[in-house]
Amino acid sequence: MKQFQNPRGTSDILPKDIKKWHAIEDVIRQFCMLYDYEEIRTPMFEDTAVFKRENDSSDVVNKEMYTFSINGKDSLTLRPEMTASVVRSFVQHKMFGEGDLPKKLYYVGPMFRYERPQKGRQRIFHQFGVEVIGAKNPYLDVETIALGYSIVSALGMSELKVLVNTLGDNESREAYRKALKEHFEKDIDNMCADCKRRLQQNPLRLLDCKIDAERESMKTAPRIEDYLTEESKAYFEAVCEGLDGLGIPYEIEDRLVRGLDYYTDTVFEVVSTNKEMGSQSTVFGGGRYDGLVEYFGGPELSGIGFAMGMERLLIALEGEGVALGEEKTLDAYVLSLSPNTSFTALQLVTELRAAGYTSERDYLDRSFKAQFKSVERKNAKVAIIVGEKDLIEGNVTVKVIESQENITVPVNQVVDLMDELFQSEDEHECHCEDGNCECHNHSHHE
RNA sequence: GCGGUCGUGGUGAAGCGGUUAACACAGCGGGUUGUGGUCCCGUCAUGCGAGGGUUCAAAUCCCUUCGGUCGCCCCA
Repeated sequence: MKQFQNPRGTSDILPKDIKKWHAIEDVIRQFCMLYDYEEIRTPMFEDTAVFKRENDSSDVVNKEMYTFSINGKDSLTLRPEMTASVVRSFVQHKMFGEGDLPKKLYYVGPMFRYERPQKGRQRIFHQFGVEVIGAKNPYLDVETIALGYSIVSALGMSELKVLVNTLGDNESREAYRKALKEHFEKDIDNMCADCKRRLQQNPLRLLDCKIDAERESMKTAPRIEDYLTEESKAYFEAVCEGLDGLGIPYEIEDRLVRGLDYYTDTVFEVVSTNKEMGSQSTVFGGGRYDGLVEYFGGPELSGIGFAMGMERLLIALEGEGVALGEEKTLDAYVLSLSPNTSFTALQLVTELRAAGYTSERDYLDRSFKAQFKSVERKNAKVAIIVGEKDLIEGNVTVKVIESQENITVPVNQVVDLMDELFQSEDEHECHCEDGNCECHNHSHHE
């Protein structure tokens, strides 16, 4: 028989891991709410042209897309990133006309990139990201970086570096590009093949080269700051001051160039310095884009955003030993000791669930011993034993695991007993008076 | 797309041309036909990622292929 497996570079997110996903998604949604973002969901595929824009030289767009067409018409592409989709949607639905700009949007979902898989790099992976469209203000750049930074910090990630840079506006970038080209032309014959290619395609990327990093020509290469227009320079300075002011530690990395071609001015990247990261250490990255909204036929509006790799975030958090999500427990596990008690067990779990208690029972007619092992494995707080002898008198035995206490109660009073047990447990654990404690027994935001 | 490396049950693994494919954990059953977590016993891979080939004989050698992983590239 054929053995099926998930396609290369994809993975199943299994029940044992899902609580971690829920945990980070919860934090993400909570912070996005605090920052006044709204969620957007767009199709997982778009017209190819949405992603493959003119003059885009990036690998993501040119070499790594899942592009297909049906009936020889309509070239469609599985989204490799979300910014293009969000801007497309922003323009299409004329969100620029709704007032209250900037529009602050966030998303969480799968992305598709045809690459050679390795740790931290998959063909289907998940990104959380934000896009803020309709304002160009250095403090908005700061806020955006702060949002991402706050989220990873809140989740417990601490081994990280925030890298920022500016690419300048189009004028700055053109001047810089030209200067780089002139500079490296003298030395290019001695440099690696990739650099030769980069010199033609995207001279900015030359600075990223690891092979030629130690060459004299690298060290003497022109620096972006010398080519920035006054405006771009002042803008970047304001961003840095803002970061300083909020106490966000960062490094200016003037070789930081991002992979998508649409970035202008501020770019940033947050990398994990944990050893578990492998060679893919960027947890989130993004930047400002000035021309995109216009490109999609909208007004002249600037945007800024970032994307966070959820799988990479998980690797980083796990590497740092951060425990995510609560330990799974069950309020009650019902043991049925013979076929004659099975229906009562079903009634019991039904009542318990209706009363809000998580509960499960045995459906395999296993031995008493085996059923009790489930009590353990499922981390149940009480075991409810339904046996024939007791049931003749209408009773069941409730065993409270923590105290080892056995309580025999009429079968119709089990829920009442649970209420009693769980209520007193809460009172016992919490000694605070006004709800200002760390316990979860009362709501703090009412 | 390039290079390296790895692939034995639910899990961790031993075996490196001829063994009933060791051992451990988990699971299931039993010792204890109504009280688990310790202990003891039993059971659990016609199968060594898949497909070919060499050989009297292959998990062990060769080829192809799929997948993981690491580096390059690229990026989240």
